[in-house]
Amino acid sequence: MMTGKRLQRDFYLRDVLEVAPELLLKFLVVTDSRGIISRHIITETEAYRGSEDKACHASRGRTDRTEVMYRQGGLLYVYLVYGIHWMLNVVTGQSDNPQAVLIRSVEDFRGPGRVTRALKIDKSYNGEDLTSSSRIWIEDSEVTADYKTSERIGIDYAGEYWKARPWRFYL
DNA sequence: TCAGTGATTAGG
DNA sequence: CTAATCACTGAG
Repeated sequence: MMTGKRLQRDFYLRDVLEVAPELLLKFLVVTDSRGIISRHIITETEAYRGSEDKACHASRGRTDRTEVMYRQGGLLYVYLVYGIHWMLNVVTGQSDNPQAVLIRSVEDFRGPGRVTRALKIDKSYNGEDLTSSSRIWIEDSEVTADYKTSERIGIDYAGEYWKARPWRFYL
């Protein structure tokens, strides 16, 4: 399998609308409890962009849950939705500009809840730093994705304008 | 189509 | 404290 180098801070410090499509075809890398490494090609992402974006959790202000989105890019934002599913997000941009990319699918697992269940990602990953963590990181693939866009999934509550943003990116 | 599930949040 | 919400999934 072709692999690349771990993405560094600069990659994540950019605007979420640049980072989200560029994560496609890159490798989400995790180590299990025995230290075995597995690599998963990212195939679907969504961008959540700042306090203006009514679909972004930060639109309702800074809370304990959203705190990590206000920190620098490269950290993980992990939260539970519908009482069952952990959502894996990559924080992007500079500090105090709350943005994140939801990892919706990888090659072997479609759907954000299935991804975290398969990779055993839970609350303990919230705040993890992708540039220094020994159990999760993202590697470059040196491939540029040919991708499509659509509206984001599951955000009917955000209103017509924000729902219409083509901020879902997929192969 | 629709129930399950529980952390998070706003509000009294 | 209470009650509503929710970036989803699986069963039917």
